[in-house]
Amino acid sequence: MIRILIADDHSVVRKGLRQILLEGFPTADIEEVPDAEEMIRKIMQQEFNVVISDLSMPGRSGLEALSQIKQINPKLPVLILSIHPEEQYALRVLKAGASGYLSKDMAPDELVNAVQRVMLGKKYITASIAEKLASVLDNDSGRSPHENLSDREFSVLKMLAAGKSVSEIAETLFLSVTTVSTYRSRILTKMNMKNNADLTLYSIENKLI
Amino acid sequence: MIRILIADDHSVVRKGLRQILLEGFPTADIEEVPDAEEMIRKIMQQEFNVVISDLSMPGRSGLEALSQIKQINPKLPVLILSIHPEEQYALRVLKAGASGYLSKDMAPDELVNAVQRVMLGKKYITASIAEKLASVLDNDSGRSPHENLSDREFSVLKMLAAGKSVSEIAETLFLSVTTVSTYRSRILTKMNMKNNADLTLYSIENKLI
DNA sequence: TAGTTCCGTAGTAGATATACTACATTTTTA
DNA sequence: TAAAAATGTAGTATATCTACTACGGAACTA
Repeated sequence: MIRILIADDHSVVRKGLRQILLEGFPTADIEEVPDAEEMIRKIMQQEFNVVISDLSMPGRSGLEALSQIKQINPKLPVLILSIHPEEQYALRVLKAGASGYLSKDMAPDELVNAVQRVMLGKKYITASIAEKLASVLDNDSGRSPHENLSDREFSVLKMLAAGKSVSEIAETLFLSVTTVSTYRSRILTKMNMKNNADLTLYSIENKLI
Repeated sequence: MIRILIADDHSVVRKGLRQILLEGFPTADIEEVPDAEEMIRKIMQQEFNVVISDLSMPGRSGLEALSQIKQINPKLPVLILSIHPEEQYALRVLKAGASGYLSKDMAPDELVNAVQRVMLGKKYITASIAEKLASVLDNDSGRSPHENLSDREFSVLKMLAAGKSVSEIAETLFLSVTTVSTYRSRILTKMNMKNNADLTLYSIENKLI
């Protein structure tokens, strides 16, 4: 019997995913959790065939949670869902060990398809991501500034751009204020910018927020 | 019989909403559309008791679509859904004629509740939004937020939005840092915003910079 | 494999920003 | 026109942020 774990902080989304999955896998046993903590706990308690997780959840980010899952059970396939247009995150997510990346506006069939594929141990990659992958492989140059950021830096970038203060971010991520401040200054250096407003503008233009 | 129209570009979300609504209204006739165009078309074709619409859809924004709906059928209650927890949008949305504003991470019951309320012709407003509303109502409503600013405040707004720091502005205008800081806090209060990123976003949207 | 750069993390001291409060002038409103 | 609200301005005390420095481990690189 197929066991699927859904992690998403929006109950509407969980319901929707469950519905779609049940149509594709009528006998599946589907469990839901609202955040990364719970997701990790569940995974340690039970065996699943596949995990479908949102990228942006309260507390730990989906990315962090992902690498934690990979530590606990490297074989467990994880499909990452996101509201963001694929290109921005896909590479990062795949590099972190996800088996696939889907945007929330995919067709229902596509999800069922992806789940089937990743349960076979394969990766599920859409055409557009494949393209991006290829282009990254042969030229490192044409990359946008934010792609040079580390995962930590990237998540801090988004929060700063969204108007979170350094100390709010520190609290969210359970880090020292100075650590976050260090990330900030590395981000500014790497992206060659001067202040948070620049980050906000950049993030809007590049659809990161 | 209750007829409900769901508009959201994410099929997952549509499915989830449908599921939740069916649990609350087992006999309801529920239709789905993926964008604003379709939503308008449907509404012109058929009678609905309530519309549940996402705020950010491709093409026309939910806000524009909302006022169009209000032209076609002013009595039709519209519930706006959004991923933004910020009440920033809520006011704008209610002012544009929506009957309620819900974040996508609400509890399922809350949605059913909201639908019931708005079908009775009432508004559905959460406590936190009600608070914002109250504070805004005695303010000059109708005008866009920045029009309530004094000249000094307005020029400070633009500089803040452009990423100038409080002390840079003080230097430019030959004022004390605290003076500028006071302007800033008055701006934030008047515009009902929380931080400089909000100001930047607002200024871009309203073409102030 | 040794060396170098990157990443995640944080402390200390100094720089900046903010919340409150205040007050004299306009400006608005009843 | 008297009373109330808004405006321009700033100080004090506190909160927050940043620059610089540091260090162990990871990831490249020669």
